[in-house]
Amino acid sequence: MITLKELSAKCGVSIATISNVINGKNNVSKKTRDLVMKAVEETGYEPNILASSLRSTSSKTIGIIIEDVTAFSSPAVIEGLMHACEQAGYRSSLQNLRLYSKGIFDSGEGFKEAVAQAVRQVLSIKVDGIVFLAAHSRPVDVFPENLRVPAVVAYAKSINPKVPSVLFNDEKAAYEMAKYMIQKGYKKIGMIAGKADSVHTIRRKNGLKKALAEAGLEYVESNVFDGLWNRESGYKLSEELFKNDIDSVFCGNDNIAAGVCDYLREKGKVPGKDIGVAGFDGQEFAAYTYPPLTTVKLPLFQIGNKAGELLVAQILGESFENLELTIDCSFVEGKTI
Amino acid sequence: MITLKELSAKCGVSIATISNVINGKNNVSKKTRDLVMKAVEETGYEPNILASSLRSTSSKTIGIIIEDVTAFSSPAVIEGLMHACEQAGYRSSLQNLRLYSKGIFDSGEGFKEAVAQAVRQVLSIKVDGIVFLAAHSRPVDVFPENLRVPAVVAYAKSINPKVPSVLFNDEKAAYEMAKYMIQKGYKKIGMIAGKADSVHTIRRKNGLKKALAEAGLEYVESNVFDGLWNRESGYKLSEELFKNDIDSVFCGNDNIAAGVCDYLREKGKVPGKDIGVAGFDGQEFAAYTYPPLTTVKLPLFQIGNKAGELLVAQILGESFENLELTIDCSFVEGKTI
DNA sequence: CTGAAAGCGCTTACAG
DNA sequence: CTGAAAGCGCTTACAG
Repeated sequence: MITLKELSAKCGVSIATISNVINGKNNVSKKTRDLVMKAVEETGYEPNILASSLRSTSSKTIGIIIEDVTAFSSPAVIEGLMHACEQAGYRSSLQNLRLYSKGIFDSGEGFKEAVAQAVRQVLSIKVDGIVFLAAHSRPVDVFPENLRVPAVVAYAKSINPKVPSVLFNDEKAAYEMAKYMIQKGYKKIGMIAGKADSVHTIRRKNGLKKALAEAGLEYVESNVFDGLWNRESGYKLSEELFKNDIDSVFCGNDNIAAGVCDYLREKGKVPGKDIGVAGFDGQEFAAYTYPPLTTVKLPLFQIGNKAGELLVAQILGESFENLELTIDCSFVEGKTI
Repeated sequence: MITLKELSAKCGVSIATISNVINGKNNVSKKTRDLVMKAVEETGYEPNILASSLRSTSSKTIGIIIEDVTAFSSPAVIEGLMHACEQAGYRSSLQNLRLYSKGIFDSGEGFKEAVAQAVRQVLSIKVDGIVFLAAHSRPVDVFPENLRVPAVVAYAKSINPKVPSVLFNDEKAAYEMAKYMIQKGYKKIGMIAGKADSVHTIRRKNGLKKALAEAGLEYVESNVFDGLWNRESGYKLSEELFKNDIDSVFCGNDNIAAGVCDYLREKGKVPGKDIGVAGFDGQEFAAYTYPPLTTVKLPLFQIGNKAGELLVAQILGESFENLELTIDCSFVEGKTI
């Protein structure tokens, strides 16, 4: 690996000047600049990022702390994040907490410790900013009060008011889905939600309520079930829900919707013909169920991209207070509504 | 951020000694060690990785170059990779090529350039080794001849004999799936494969051939179709394939299998009852099709894990020549066979 | 416009 | 067992 010193010897120019050329300073004569650039080309010189970061104030690197790469939402958000970083000339360094496999999900001591360590480690490579990518939405408190670089929380809500959050617009998407169901003629809409205390659940219920109210329909508490976010929960709660008089189910996510479809088929009913089923998330598998789910697709790439942009804006000097950006979901027309 | 110098002042011990304590050298008296450790605890001192990597020969970091995080296989492999790294005390730095979104997939100039740049960048942070994670299997030539750190290729075959590869055992999995089909009573097995020139296709065909031969059944060329790796291809080629007299389809992957199921249902046939359908890959959605696919699950986590172990072994001094490790897939019992 | 020198925060012989 | 000193490859005032 060639160094500035060697380049200096080759060109007969001081290393300070070479450094100036490489960093695009305009205090170098064109002649010298050309000479140096040619040598850089020829040798394939790559600056030692370690050394330059150690010395200068900026490493042109942003740290990305991910709760878990294997969460369905992570890859696309990372993609968006990296896209934004690249645009702005920042490289990125990923730190994967692997919270699922370590069983220290959510909060609690193990969580706090793991996050704090990741933050310290990321800081120790002098990143210019940090984005925390959550594996599921909730209020999170992941950065120390005295963090000395800008930060953003993606896919969850930051408790710290100085740290902006980027989320998707849960309530609006739910509202629009419910409106669509009503438009399609469904009048007795039940709901199988995820965990009762989740912000997702609360917001999606609100969306449903709003749409029902607007249509002059009643939101019937006894037709709304809280549960878990998985397929089994969708199946099991169907047994309860379908004791009631309903014509469709608004599901907390696609997994639950898949469970509801399982149940319906078992009873000889066709989702989308006999009973309407709406999913949420727009996961890949939603296109593979039979019939394919009508659902709502999370703007994952955009969340990452926006989070990256917000971080870069802060690095460049802007600051935000209590900023919670929400991005709209998109509608996925399947055959279950 | 506290430094060795400050720690030194606080303890009244030289920074050299403090460095020795922190790095676990045994040339320090217990008394001094305890004193320093206490101060480290109290201050929450974290070594500056940049500085220590710059100075020492090892950064205790391995570089992971990923073709695309959004490939279905990437997250789980990364997980395994990071697990192995962590076990061995290495941190990892990810570099996402984002080849899909850049449209420079596979090989060609754009590809070579992007890879070469990623390798240089990763080297410029002085990683102790590099693993290249492919988004699909094929022979790849991604490292320069004179690479000065160990490397491994995961999920593809390295052309460079010094660089080991970790793959899954395509042929064996195909053989076992075919054997299972035969055992279940299918005698006229057709195949809808992916791209004809893919190593996956070739190996999976070989597995099928072997199982058929063992059972005294004929491998009928005209019942085998090459195509693309997607659902549409599975659907379209079904129209051709089912003109022939067959009782089951061995599919090149789960997407193709889903397409075959689409076709069958459209014709009023039930996959797994009227016609057998076997998938390959064990993607998440395979459990959500109706009926769920009988398929073969790729050992993604293990591929990553093994690749990480092989890299660490090399960093520790071992070396390999022409090593191509293949890991067995696992069987997923669905309802389509 | 150019270069000599200090210094980022560490590690590593080396002398004592 | 301990510490003074050199140096990893850069950047940044500063003097000329």
